Amino acid sequence: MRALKEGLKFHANAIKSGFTPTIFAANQLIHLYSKQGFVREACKLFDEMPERNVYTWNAIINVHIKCQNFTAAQFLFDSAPCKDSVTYNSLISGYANSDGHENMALKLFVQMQYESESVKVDEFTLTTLLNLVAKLRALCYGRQLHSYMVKTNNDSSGFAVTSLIDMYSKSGCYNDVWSVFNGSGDRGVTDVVVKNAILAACCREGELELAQEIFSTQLELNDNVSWNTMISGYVQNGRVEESIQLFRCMAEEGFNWDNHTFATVLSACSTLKNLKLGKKIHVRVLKEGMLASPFIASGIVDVYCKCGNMGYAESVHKTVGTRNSFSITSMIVGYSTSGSMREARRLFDSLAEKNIVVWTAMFSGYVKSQQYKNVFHLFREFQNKEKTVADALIVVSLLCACATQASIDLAIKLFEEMKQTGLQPDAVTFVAILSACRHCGLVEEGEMYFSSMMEDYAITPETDHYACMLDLYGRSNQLKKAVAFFEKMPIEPDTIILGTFMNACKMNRNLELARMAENKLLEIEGNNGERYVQLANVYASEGKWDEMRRVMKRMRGKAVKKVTGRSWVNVGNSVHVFKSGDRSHSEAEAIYFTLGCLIQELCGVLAFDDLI
DNA sequence: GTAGGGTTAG
Repeated sequence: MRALKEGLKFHANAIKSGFTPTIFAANQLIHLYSKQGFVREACKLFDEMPERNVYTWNAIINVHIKCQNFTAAQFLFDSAPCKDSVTYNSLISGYANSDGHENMALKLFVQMQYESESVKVDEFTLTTLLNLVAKLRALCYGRQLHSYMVKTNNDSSGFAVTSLIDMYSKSGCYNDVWSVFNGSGDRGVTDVVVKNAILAACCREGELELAQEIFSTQLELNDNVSWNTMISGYVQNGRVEESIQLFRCMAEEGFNWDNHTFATVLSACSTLKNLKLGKKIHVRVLKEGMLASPFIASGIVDVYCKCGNMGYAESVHKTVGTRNSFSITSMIVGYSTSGSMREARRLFDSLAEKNIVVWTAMFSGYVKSQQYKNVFHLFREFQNKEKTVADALIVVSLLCACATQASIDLAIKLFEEMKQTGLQPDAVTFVAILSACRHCGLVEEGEMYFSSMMEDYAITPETDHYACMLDLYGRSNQLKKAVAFFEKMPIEPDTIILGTFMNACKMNRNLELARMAENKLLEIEGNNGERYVQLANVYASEGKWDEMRRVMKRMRGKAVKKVTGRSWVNVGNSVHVFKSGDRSHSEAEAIYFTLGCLIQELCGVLAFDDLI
């Protein structure tokens, strides 16, 4: 601030006394203005300069990059009469670090290589590019850059090693991470940034114990980033309680918690629904004036949302987060989880760009509040606005709504609409559509889609498609068609197909064919206990007890282990899994008591025989 | 004498 005041005083004096500052002084002033965000003042000074040099151009280009005005930055870049490596590196880095301009960074990098002798690709260019390819997950370019760095002797500085480790780690090449690290001499024990990069790489790979070991050697080298990396590593790997222990340890060891620490620990509080610690951090963050950080603000909102405290969440969100897309996302998820769909919708509509998390939250929220019509409306909106295909979670919501509305033929109408919008269905789309057909017994439609898949879209049917068709025939009591289809199949039937075929036989009461399928199935998968149980059920359903005993005996003879059948039930946000006679659940006593009451109720309605 | 690069957070 003092420097700014002095700069302004100097500038004012210069104007008053009519003397023109030297190029050097004017360049300094531009930087000063830029640092303070005084864009207009910087531009005015630049415009008034009678003479400029390459530093002047670099300074003014950076002013615009800093405020993300790439139109102005690019215009000045193109008009600059002199450029050096810094001119290029600045704009390349600006583009590389802003979402949506990454291609421009690559284009400039290519252009840079055709420039004059004064503009050379240097270590700054290369490390920036490594960051970019890590971001774009473009590993092949990363490898090319690495080999260029080796050839030009640009691969050994701390910066180079860090960027290479980071690029390989983010690209999932853990072995390459280690070959770079091992080839870097003793940098890992002398350069804390290299050490932090390798710690982050281990955490990404799930090698927490190794990270801890590296962290603990050369303790004196560790800095705040090392601690933050480890705390975050524990959170990323689901060891959230330990991350909080480490967070406490960090302060005990004399390190200051910073905004990164708080952001990470807030996410740990969200996971653990630890409202007490979340509130403590909220107070601390308020005291330290950190609430302006979008990461911290959204982190606090998220804790209150996850803990179901929507009132607090709303008040923090209104104060600091209304333009923060992460905060809005947390609020939408929070409202939709608690079934407040009107509030969720209000925030959803306020988002200009909607990510997959908010779409999914809205879908599941509508399902949870049993607003099925809204599920379908939302899906139409999704199709109109988004170019991507619905992901699995959205499809589950849709199927749920369809099943409840008993209108599965609708999941087909949507498919027709999808085709009209020009989206290309793939093999998975056809599994979904054939599944829809089999659930509502649409044989002709199923056959039509099956042949259309091969003829119009050149998709070769796979196991799932064949199984869908067999099941479709089976459920529609068209066993003859199932048999003909089964015999014509160009692939060797596997256990899924044989199992489906066998079920079709069961549904159509043809035990002879079921036994044929049985023999084939057990030939392939004689050690799978589930298959024997499936077979036994086929015979039991027909009252063929001898046959059933025969199959069970066959299984025992093989000494295979029967997999216990399990049921699961979704209550609130958790799934509870039970097996027969299971008493391991923490609420087992209450559950069995309730079950006893239900059975008593039922006994009044049903004959005792029906219950055994 | 000015500028530009790396690690950690939602």
